[in-house]
Order: sequence, then C-alpha cells, then structure tokens
Amino acid sequence: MNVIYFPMNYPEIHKKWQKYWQKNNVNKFDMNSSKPKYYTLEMFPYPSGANLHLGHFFNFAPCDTHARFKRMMGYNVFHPMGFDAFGLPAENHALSTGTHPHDNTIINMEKFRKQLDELGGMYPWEYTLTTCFPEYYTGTQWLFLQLFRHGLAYQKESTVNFCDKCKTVIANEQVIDGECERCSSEVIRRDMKQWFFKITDFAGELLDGIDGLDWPNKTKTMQQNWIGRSCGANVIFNVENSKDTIEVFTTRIDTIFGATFIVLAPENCLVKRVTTSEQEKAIDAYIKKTAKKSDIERMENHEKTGVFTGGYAINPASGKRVPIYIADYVLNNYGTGAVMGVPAHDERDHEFATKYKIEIKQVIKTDKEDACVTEFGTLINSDKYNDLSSEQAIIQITKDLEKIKSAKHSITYRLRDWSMSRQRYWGVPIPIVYCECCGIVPVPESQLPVKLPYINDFKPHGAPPLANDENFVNTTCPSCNGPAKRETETMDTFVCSSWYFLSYPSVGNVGMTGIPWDKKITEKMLPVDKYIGGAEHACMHLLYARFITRFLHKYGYINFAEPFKSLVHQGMILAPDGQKMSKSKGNTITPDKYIEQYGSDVLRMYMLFGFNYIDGGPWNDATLKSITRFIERVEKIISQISCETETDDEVQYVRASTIKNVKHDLDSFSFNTAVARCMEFLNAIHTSKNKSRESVIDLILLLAPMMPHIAEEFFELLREHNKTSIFDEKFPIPNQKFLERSDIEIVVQVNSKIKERLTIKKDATQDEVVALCKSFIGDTSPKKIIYVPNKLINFIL
RNA sequence: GCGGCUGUGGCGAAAUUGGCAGACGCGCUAGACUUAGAAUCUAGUGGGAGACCGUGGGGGUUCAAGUCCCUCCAGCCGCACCA
Repeated sequence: MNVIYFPMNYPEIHKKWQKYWQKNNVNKFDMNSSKPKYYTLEMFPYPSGANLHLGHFFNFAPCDTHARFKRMMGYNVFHPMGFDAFGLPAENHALSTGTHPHDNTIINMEKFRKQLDELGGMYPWEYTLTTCFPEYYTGTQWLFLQLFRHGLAYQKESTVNFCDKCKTVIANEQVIDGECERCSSEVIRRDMKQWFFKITDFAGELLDGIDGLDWPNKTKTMQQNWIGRSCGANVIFNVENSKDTIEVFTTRIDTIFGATFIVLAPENCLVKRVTTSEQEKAIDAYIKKTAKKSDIERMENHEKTGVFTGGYAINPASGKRVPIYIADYVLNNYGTGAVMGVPAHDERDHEFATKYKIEIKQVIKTDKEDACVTEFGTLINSDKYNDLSSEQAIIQITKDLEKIKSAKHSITYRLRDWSMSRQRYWGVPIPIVYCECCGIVPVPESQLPVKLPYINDFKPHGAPPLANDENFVNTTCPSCNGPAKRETETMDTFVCSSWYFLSYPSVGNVGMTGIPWDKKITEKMLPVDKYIGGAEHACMHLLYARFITRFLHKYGYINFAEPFKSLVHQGMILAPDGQKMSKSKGNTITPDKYIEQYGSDVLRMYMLFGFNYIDGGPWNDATLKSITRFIERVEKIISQISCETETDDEVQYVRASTIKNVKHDLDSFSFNTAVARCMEFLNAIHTSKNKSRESVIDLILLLAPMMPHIAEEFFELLREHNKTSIFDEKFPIPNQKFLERSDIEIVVQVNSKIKERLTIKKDATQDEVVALCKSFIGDTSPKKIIYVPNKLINFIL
C-alpha cells in the first residue's frame, strides 16, 4: 500500500485528535481498573496573570510524555492537573489590574486549561481541583483543625518576618537573602501574634525520612541542611548570688573548661533576671538598638556587639566565675538562646572576647595525637573517647559530665516552626473564633467551610482586610452561642498545596468519614509515584508536604508517611541570550506562536530533544526546524512502505535495541536520547532497501508518547484494525533474538594504544582472539594480555 | 566563610560497572536536482601535513580515566554568626 498524504497540515491534525480524545474519553481515568496504578504529578500552576509560559510547557509536555509512556506500558496512569489559586501572585496580579482575584482566577484558569488542552496533555479533567473553591478549602480548614486539636497549630507572639510591600508576615522558608520570596523587597522584623504549625515536632523524622527517598541528592542535602540537626549538650550554669540558672546549648562539651563567659541573645527573657540594677539603662538601650536591625543589616555588618549585664555565673566544670553578656551574635530562637563563650576554641567567641577583653583559656591541645584535654582529663579518663565517632564521643562526654549534674545530651534543630498566617485577603480563612467567655474556639467540622467573603476592599494594609467585613467578623461562639469574632487572618498558600496530592483521587468522591478524602481510594492511589517540579521548592512546598503527610500518618488518617516516592526537577528554559526570561528584560518567548504555526507536537519534540531535561538551557529556534524535518521524514517513510514484515537483519537489530533504549530513556526522563534513538531507527529504515510496515509501526508507537497527535494520525494511516487510539496500544517489546549480534567489533590495543578494530564472533575466547591478532604483535610474546570479552584486547609488550 | 552541583567540537548535547570520546541533531563544506534560490537527496565534518594531540588547568592511581583520588581555576545554586 502506498499512502500519499504529504505534506500534512500539522495544526489541523492537532485539533482533530484533541476532539477525538475528548469525544471518545481517551483521557478518562478508570479508578476501578485492574492494572497497576501509576500516580504521576507535576506541581500545579498558580493561575496568576499571564498565559502559561514556556517554563510551564517545559514542565508539562515532557511529563505528559512520561505519563503516556507509562500508560502504553500497561499502567493505569493517574495524571491529574489543578490550580493553586490562592495566594500572593494571584492577589498581587488582581491588585495591579483592578479585577477581583476571584474573577481573575476564573478567567485565568480557563485560559490555562485551554492551553493545556492545546498542548495535548493527557489529563483526566474530571479529577481537577482548584484550591480557592470552597469544596477544596473545606479540606484545608479541616486539616488546620486536626493540627489544632493535636496541639500542632498554635498562636504565639513572636518576632516574625514581615514584608512591608506585600503587607504580610512570611515564613522563614520564604525569606531569600533577607528579601521577600515573592516581591524581593526587604523583610523587616516585627513582633506580632501569629499562627504557627509545629513542624519542629517532626524535625527528627523529617530528617531521617530523607534517606529512603528517590529524590535528587541536591534536594535531599538542602532539606537536611535546612532541618539542620546538631548533636550536643545542654549545660546548666548557676547564676551567682541567685537561684536562677542559665542553660546553654553546646556541640563542644569537651571545651567546657575553657568557657570563660556566657552570652544571652538580646531577646532572651533571662536577660532581665541576670541584670544588675546599675546596668539596666545600658542594657535597655542595647536591646532596643539590636531589635531594630533587619536581617539585611545583620548580614552586612558582621561585627559583634554586646553589653555586660553586671552578673556572673559559675562554670559547672571548673567552678570558676564567668561574666554574663548580652550580644547580637547569639540567636534567641536556636538552642536555648544562650551560649557558653569558649574563646580559645570558637572563632566567634574569640572575636567577642578579644573585643571585650575577656579571658581566653586554651583547654585542648591542637595536635591530633592527644586530642583530649588537659584539665578535662583530671575529671575523666580521656582515652576511651578516642575510638568513638565524634557524635558518640560528645554523647559519652556529656554522660560523664552528668556526674556533676549539670549537663545532659541534647539534639537541636535549625528548623523553626512554620509561621502560616497571613494578613492578606486571598487565602483560606483560619477556622477559629474568639469568644469573650470561651477564648479561642475552633470552628466545628460540621460548620465548615468558613467561607471567604467576596469583598471589594481587599487591598493589604498590614492589618487583615477581612477585619473590615463586619458580616464576616461577627459571629456566634460555637461552644456557648454568645457573641464572638472570627479570626481574620488567612492561611499561607503553602498550606493549600501541602495536601492537594491527597485530594485529587477523591475529587467528587469524598467518603462519609469526616475526612476530606475517601480512605479506600487514598490507600489505593497514594503515595505519588513520580513527582515533578522546580528545585526552588526544596525547602518550602516539598518540606511542608512531607510534614503534613507525616502528621496525617502519625495520627492514623493515612497509611503512608512520605507523599512523593520519587522526585524529578526539570531544568529551566533560558532566553536565547542565556539570561533568565523575564518580562522586565523583555526577552520572554511565548509558546503560543509556535503552537499556532507548527502545532504543539513540534514544540514538544523540540523540548524533549534540545535539552537535557534536568539541566534546561537557552532557547534556540533553529532546532525547531530540525524537528519539522524529522517528522516529515517519518511521514515520507510511511509513503514508501514496500513490505509487511521486516527482513533486514541490520534494521531488526536497530529496531530491537531502539525499543529497549527508548523504554529505558522514557522511564528515566532522558527524553533527548529517546528522540535521538528514534532518529537512528528512522535512519536505519531509510537506509534499508525495503521499508517494512512492521518497523514503521514500531517507530510510530515509540514516538507516540512524544508526539501524540501526529502519531495518532500516522497510526491511523498504518493500522489494520478498527479505529482506536494509539494510546490503547502496547509499547513495543524488543525481540530478544535480534537484540544481540552474532558478530561484534572489538578493539585491539598494543600498549594501550588502539591499533585496529576487528569484527569477530560474539563471546570468542581469549585464545581465539589472540590468534587473530598475531600480525599486530609480531614475534614478541606480550608481558601481559588484558582481554575484555566483546569489547577489547590489550597487549602489553 | 561553609555545603552542593557543573565545566566535553563552531553550537545543543551523548557516553550502564573505568574499556573505541563526540551518539543524535544544528551549523558548515562539496556534489546531485534546479534558469536560480528554497526544499530535498548523497558524501564529508574534533585538531594536526604527519607520527600524534585532544573532555577547564596541574598532579596521581591504573594495562586503560570525561568517569576514581589530590590540588587549583571558572561558573551556577543553597545556607549564612545555628554555638
């Protein structure tokens, strides 16, 4: 059969198949399928301002390829898509356009969805979710209430990061170099009453859980560092002439004999207790001065300042009297907010002691031979520490010091609690009511959702905009029915995204158990098998989602502890000049014109082929042409088919190895090599005399996940059976018989230099090969022969 | 300052366990077809006239190093007084 169908109108073909898929429910997900499930997910987009940009496409198109591949491999693939609609991006965009964020979100979501369909994404839209709709955020509020009931959501007056431009508090994770993650303006410190999630309760298990994850090492390391475990000891110093004590945290208990002063953080409440009256004014002035400093000021000026309190403490090891200082280099929210100053063995303490003329006392010899102590050795036998790891040694030393009842082993984490309330409008209302009689009262689950009212004055002023809406604020207390006021702060968007992956499978199918998902479905579908998104979320979304999952697991709501078994970060597409694309630089490229001109498959193929997916790189139009050329060559081959079965052994070999390699590549997100293999296969068919239908069909099947629309069209021309989607076909299986050649080429080396390439039979013995190589080595008998079967033979003369 | 990643032709990039560096493509060169160009097809394409030399520089281990070790340089990312 000769098919003349050239040249095709690619954009037309796209529309045809998108309609076909929709009409025939090709993308519909069957929850009751008996096939093994494969849940794959890209981080969902926030439908702010503009259209989907190239970066979105680089995230979605290759992942769609992966999902389609898995489907053809026989999995019941669940690959839903939704919208992260609440939050600052959407609200800020609304503020700049004057359109209400709710209306804006609806418009943008429609735009996004249309674009996603144009892309040809295999999404089961019946499972979509949008975080700003009450049917979703009821669940977010439910989650808050469970955290509250378990004591993991709490309110606290504390110094927080406040973005003066966004007019809201932001979390530690959202402060980048002292600037707001969203708007890059300077973050100031403010004392405010705030809601926190007690993520620190999970620090240890969040850290330990990292080991078992199939995640990029880079990301794992970042989370490990962010959680920041330190093994050390808490040591109690008695305050002179007082019943008070100061507890310090140290990782260097072995240096305790050298502790010649104590430093308290300015915010440390102990400050008041150790102050002598003569010093009070100076101290007050100092504390006021340091409290004003922003993080940026602190970063710029590293010089340590401090003030003497007038008080003294007793070093529990040496019994000596040591002065107590207040200084800005000690953090209140790490460890105990107090440190022992050991100037001889700590750079920072040394700098401070030098400046304030405090005694510097060396207690550990610097040579490693005899790493323990002089003075310390009089108390305990130091030899026994030598065989221990440093962490074990610290623990052991601490135990030994317990003899003097002053030290106990302790683990401290860098991680701090998640500050999650925001003074902004566009977020989930916190389901809490303040009652004059009953105090803080959680809204009962039966009264959820606490709906976010549609208000017009949503501009941020620093105070929550919801506070101006009296209808919202004034309510009755769920417990005593008396007058009460609602909490007017809203939740950080990261709360919405910390459980959305749990929600997808149950969308529109929530069970009656009071939990916002169906337990059976969740147990069947989760965890997520493959999660894909940007690396910038390493210590934000990815950490929060792990925390929430572990919380839900701990209290029996779900039966797994980790949400994302396997994680991939896509690289970033840069502008052709190698710069980051940005509107302000005017170097952005929109995908729309390419889709209009070529259809999305060409764009997809280029994205797959032109970059390493993990690395990304600069955009380059020229490669697009090469993709068109490739697709046209495939089309031509179809019209040149001259036989049914493949008879060319060389093609058979390439065919089998291509199938094997493409399978491996699509599984491991190595899309560029997958395309390259298909090109090689095409070249092999092209070179062969006869073009067999069998081979061409395999080629089309291999390409289907990568260029779904065009592959459907080609497949329609080639198939013999009744009309069904190519995505109901099986991915080809390599024919073992052809996978290995009987003759192979091996390299002949003399003294490790390549002399010749020989074609010999496979699995030849060393003697057989040596016999063939006589001419290269002459009469000399080699000192040594290295033979790697089927690869090389090396004669050392 | 600490921690991590990356460095391969003119360009985008490949390279299971150390085993033929540069797959695949772009670009370029020559030829075919064309009045001509575009498109397409065919051949070639790391450098060097050559023995040889080539994966940021220098050193090492090894029969053999892009790959392992040490060191230096450059770029990117994360943390940043975390006691």
